[in-house]
Parts: sequence; structure tokens; C-alpha cells
Amino acid sequence: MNPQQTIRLAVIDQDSGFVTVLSKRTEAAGWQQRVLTSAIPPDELVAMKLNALLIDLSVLGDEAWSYLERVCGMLPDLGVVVCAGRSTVAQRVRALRLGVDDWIGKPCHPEEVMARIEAVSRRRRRSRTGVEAGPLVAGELEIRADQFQAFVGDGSLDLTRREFELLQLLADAKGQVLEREAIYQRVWGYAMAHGDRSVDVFIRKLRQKLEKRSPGWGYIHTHFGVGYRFDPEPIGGTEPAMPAKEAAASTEAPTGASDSQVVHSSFTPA
Amino acid sequence: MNPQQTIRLAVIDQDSGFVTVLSKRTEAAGWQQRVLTSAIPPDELVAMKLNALLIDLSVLGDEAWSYLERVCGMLPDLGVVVCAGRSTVAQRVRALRLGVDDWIGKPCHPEEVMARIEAVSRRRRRSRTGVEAGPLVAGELEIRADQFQAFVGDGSLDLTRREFELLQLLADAKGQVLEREAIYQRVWGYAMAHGDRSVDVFIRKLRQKLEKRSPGWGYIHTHFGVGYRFDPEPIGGTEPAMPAKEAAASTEAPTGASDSQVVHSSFTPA
DNA sequence: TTCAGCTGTGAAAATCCTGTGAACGCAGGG
DNA sequence: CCCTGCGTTCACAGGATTTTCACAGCTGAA
Repeated sequence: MNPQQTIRLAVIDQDSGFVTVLSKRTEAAGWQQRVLTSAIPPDELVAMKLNALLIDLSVLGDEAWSYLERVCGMLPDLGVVVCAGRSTVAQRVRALRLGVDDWIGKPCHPEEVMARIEAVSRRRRRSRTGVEAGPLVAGELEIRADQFQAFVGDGSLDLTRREFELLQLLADAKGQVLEREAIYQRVWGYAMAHGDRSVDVFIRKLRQKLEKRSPGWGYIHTHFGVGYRFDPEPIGGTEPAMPAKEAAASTEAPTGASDSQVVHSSFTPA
Repeated sequence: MNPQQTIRLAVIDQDSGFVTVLSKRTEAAGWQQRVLTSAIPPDELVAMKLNALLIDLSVLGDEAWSYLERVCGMLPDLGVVVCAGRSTVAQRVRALRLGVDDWIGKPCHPEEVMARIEAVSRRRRRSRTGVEAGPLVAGELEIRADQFQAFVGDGSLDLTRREFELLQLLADAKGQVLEREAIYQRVWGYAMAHGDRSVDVFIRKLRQKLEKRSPGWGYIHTHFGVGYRFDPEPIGGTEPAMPAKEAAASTEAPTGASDSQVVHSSFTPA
């Protein structure tokens, strides 16, 4: 299951003090966040694949209402929370009727802001049946969340639930090295016992099934002493000289996921 | 744009003045409303088939938190708005984290309360009253929402209400894998208790009736560890030739190719 | 090159999941 | 009051899936 899918939040606010404090907390909570100091076109918001948007009304100026209307209309699945200093009932009602999900008065406590954003995206997530997110493609692979299954061409990989969740987790973090503990924690839902090899075993199963359907491609790479990284790359015309070598060697990933440490980049524009 | 399907609201509050004013407005807006002056067991809330719940914290007393938790856990689709006089950030955060959707401080303007309730219950996709699109056909099957019944040719399947709702839900999501919890929640209207096998039992009944009227077709497929998927496909199984592509019946995408973890195909020769 | 520590493998053992038949309880109709 | 239809709950059996283990193959560093 996916208990706390991480939130991708954008904050549009000029109150640097508030933003700083909030950022500290959202980061600690593992949210992905992007801070903006002025409104940006809705199109760009779309490209960010956001989960939620926190916006200070005062930044918007006169265009406020039309801007909110455009954003809400364009991104029906985006949770929009507005905050503002003084405001009237009429303003709040107008915003909510426009499609805004919540309105908080400033000053406000960052913890409450976060709780409200969580509440808003919780509700949003429930209503959409997951169809929304198009299939994720990587190499020859097509991962379909709505089918709990991955395909190559029209052939299914026959993944079990765990195998699928593992693959999905890795693929979502394409290019990033994920540590075993982190993987286990997020797929199994609780902490990994010391010495547990389950992750390794499932990685093997995944590799087998991937290889079976999509030979000629390497998907999962081992980072010795650290964990695994998903990054589809065609097995170059390399001679069958070093068969099993492709797994660990290359420390330099094309995507720039550098050294053997997990990079917790806060916001990777996919 | 959103015809705002009428809201079924329950109000639990003892502040008769506020309730009176609010009621006047909700009534004018065409909402269905029920006013209560004390908390009632979550089961009864379930029976009311509510859309939203407005509740004054002071009515709940000591049981407040556990009550809210029970209600929110049991009715994940119910929009819950709490209002209260004085409150602390910690209280509001706690409530929101528990599953409450919004918190309003009293005194508050009825119009804003309504706007917030609307915002909270804005998106819901269920409750197609059916008639809009003609009968849904799938395989040899014809599902008539206006009659709460499914037919093969001219013969009725004699589905009970629950069976029909289950079939309709599955058929509406043709090709998609639906998890048991999601199915239960949408057909039964509240959260599935851990270990409940009702869905499985109804799936069996459905398969029996489907098989009886339309042998030679497989409709409901099991995805081990996940749930079920509706996808009508003729049982070409007469010859174990090489069932590579026969499945792509109606939909164009590789939808039909997912013979992945099909454990049961509704065709069980003794 | 050697060594201690990791990781890949295969298979056995332990669990979990689903299909099924039947008993139960409830409510409405006769 | 009894009967019948419907929904729920149980317990069991057969499989499918996960875990666990012991070993062999690698890796990186001394």
C-alpha cells in the first residue's frame, strides 16, 4: 500500500521568514518542495507535476481571482491552499467556490499549514482512481500503476504485487541510488531487520523477469555497499567477454546520479 | 461547470441559533440535511449515506478524538468539517491528521461554512445515476443501470442489488485492476474491516451467474494479492494452441494481453 | 594476492491468499 | 409464526507468494 505518498508542493510567497520556517519543516517531513516568489503561468505549474500549491494572495495582486480560476480549472487534481493576511468572508467564499481547497489566515503556524495541505491532498488522492497518472515508460518497459503490472510491448512480466511495488519504487526514483533500508521501509512499510535479504532476493526475481522479456537492456544496477539504482540502458554492443560485469562497475551514471551516496534532491523536475 | 450534485449533510451541534441560520441557507441551496444534537454511533452515520458532516467539537466531550478517528476511518469518503470555539494549533493539527478535512473557528459565517463544505465534497466520481449513457455492453453481457439488472440476450442474470452494484463497478472500470478495499469502499460505502471476505464471496456469486448465462466467456479476473479486473474475453481455450493475442477484443491497448496473474477465468469445467 | 564482507542464486520452509461450500442471522411476505 | 431471499461469517483445501538458508562468486582494501 501507499500510506504516505510524498507530497510535491510549490509555495508562492514573498514572506521569506515564513517560507524559511515552513521549508525547514517540509524538508524534515520528506516533502519535495519548490519555492517561488511570484506567480508563474499555469502551464509551468502543470509541468511541475505538483501535488499541492500554497499561495499567498498578496503576491497575486489584481490578477488574483482570474489567476486562481485558471489554475484551478487547469489542474483539477491539484490541491490549492491560499493564505492571506486580512480577508473578508466574501473573499474566502469566493476563493473556495472558485476551486480553492482551503484558506488560511496569516499569521499561521507552519504545522497547521502542513496539516491542511496534507488533508487537502489526502482528499484529492482519494477521489481520483489512479488512472490519472499515465503509464511510466523506461527503456522497453511500460509500468502501469492501474494494472499493478509492467509490460514490454504487449507482453506482461507477470510480476507479483511485491515485485511490482519494488519496480515501481525504483523506477520512480530513476537514476537515484536507493539504500536497502530505504527500499524495504517504503515497500514493506516497516523497518528492515538487520541481515534481512528480502530486497536482494526480489531484485533477483525482478532482474530475471526483466531479462526474460527485455533482454538487451540493463535496468537495475547494483551499488556495492549501498543499494540499487534503476536506470534503463541498452546493453551496448559490448562483446560477450564480460557477461556479468554490467551490474556494478559503472560509477558514473548518465543521469548524473553521482557517488555512492543517496542524493536526496528536494525536487527533481521529471 | 460542476452541477454540484446535491449534498447530504448531517450537522451535529447544540448551538440552535447557528444551526437555524445555517439550515435556512442549506435548504435554500437545495441540500439535504439532518440536524443532530448529540453524537451518534458511526454505524448510524453509515446508514445515512452522507456526503458531508459538520460537527461541533464541544458536543463530543472527552470522546472527541476517538470518535473522530472512528468516523473518519470508517467513512473515508465522508467530508468531515469540525467547528469549535477556542482551539489551539495542536488541536487543529491533531484533528486534521486524524482524517478531518477542515476546521473552522466559531463564530463563523454560514456562507463560509457552506463554501468549505462544498470544497471538501467537491470531487466525487460515484453516483452516476446511470441513465445518462445507454446500457453498457461487454462481451455477451448487457448491463442496464436503469433496471439494476444485467442480461445476456433476453435472459436476466437475476442479480441481487449488491451483486449488481459490484458488477457495475467492475464493468465501469473495465480493464482496470481494482483492489478489494477500493471495491468494498465503493460498493458498501464504508471502509472494509480487516479480513472481511465479502468481496470474494460476491465475486464468486457473480461468476456463477455469469457462467450460467454466458458460458464461454471469462469476465472477472483475479489478480493475486491485489484484487479483481473486469475484462470480457471469449474462452478460446478449446484448443491450447498459443493464446498470444486472442484477447484483444474490444479495447485497443494491450489491455487484453494481461493474462498475467489470472488465477481463475470464470470457466471451471468440473 | 589475500581476506573479510557483500551480493547473487537456488531451493526448501513458512506464510499468505483465494475459491468454495455451508451455516447463521435478519427482515419481509405469506 | 414459518418460509424464503439475501448478506455475512467460518473453516478448510489447494496454490501462489514470501522468507529464510546455506553456499558460491565478487568487490574493495590492506
